[in-house]
Amino acid sequence: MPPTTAESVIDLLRARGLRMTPQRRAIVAEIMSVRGHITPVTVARRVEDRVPGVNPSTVYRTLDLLEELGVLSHAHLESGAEYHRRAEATHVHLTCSRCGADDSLSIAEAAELEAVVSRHRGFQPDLTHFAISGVCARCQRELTKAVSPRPGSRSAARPS
Amino acid sequence: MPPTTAESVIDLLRARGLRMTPQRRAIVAEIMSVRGHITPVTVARRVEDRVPGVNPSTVYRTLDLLEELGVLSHAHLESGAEYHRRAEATHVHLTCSRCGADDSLSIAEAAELEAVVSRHRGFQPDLTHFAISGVCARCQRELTKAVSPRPGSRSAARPS
DNA sequence: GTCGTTGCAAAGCGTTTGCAACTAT
DNA sequence: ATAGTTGCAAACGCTTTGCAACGAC
Repeated sequence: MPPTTAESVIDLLRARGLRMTPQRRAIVAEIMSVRGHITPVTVARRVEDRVPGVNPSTVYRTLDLLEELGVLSHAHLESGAEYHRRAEATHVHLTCSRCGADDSLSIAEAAELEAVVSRHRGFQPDLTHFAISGVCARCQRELTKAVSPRPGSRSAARPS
Repeated sequence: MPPTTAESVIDLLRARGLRMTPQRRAIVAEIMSVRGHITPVTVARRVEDRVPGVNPSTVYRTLDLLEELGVLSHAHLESGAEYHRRAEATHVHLTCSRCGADDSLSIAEAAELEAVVSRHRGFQPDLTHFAISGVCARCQRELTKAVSPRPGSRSAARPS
């Protein structure tokens, strides 16, 4: 059961004999207050606001540590690697390649997908690790509107 | 209907008024002969064997061009971005996060997944764009076998 | 001769690393 | 005092870019 609050993470770190520096406190506080996902660079920027002078390498090392301890996980979205609390790892990300909108599947929907995939030679998927790219309903409407269905016309969308 | 052979790609480029240099020929030949996916770096290395002196930047520019023309697509796998012929874009990649094995879903399985996802607010997924991470059947067996992971022993797999 | 294309070298970007100094315990 | 942590600066790997030279047409 992964910890869900900054306090419980600090307790966990202490229980492991690890040390609580101001930098680490700030990073833990920041990451545990995030809803959804965040990039290391953004964490670094925000932590810098709390405790000026925190080095990016410290942020990377702390994120790695927290991932090893099971507090965090990372996923690959269009924008690159992003971290999230593992307790919140039920998100299957849907990313619109046209407008960038970020939605997510419900747990039930995710379970349904998982069932389908695991039927394939017993592969046990972690659908939270990669996003699912695609085109959201709104963009589909706009695409069919803009592009008169002339045969031979090409999509104007810019995939990542 | 995306071109499927090096020759048809060359025809397409010519039809667009673009020029066929030896470098471009080599890159097209290489990428169109690839089954499945390949990284830009690998393309560059292999093309270098065919035509010594081809600059990596030329490879990147050509891959971009071919993607714009609809010949190629890229996907995000554990190892980063990889290119494949768009005509072959029916692969949904399954990547084992433990042993690195790379499998793929059949078209039927992919269609089933697509149906589930598109039920979510009409989101039209491109399941080929990101891999699906998880643990393959074999690794699952090995994991349950080695129920007593000795403290200090590290997993050999390097999850991204 | 045009203008698309290339090589080069440099810069960009996010991330990692070695190491000496620092500090929580 | 000890060992975990940090900042720094450098290196890293992949990718992008500006620009002058080149060459396909």
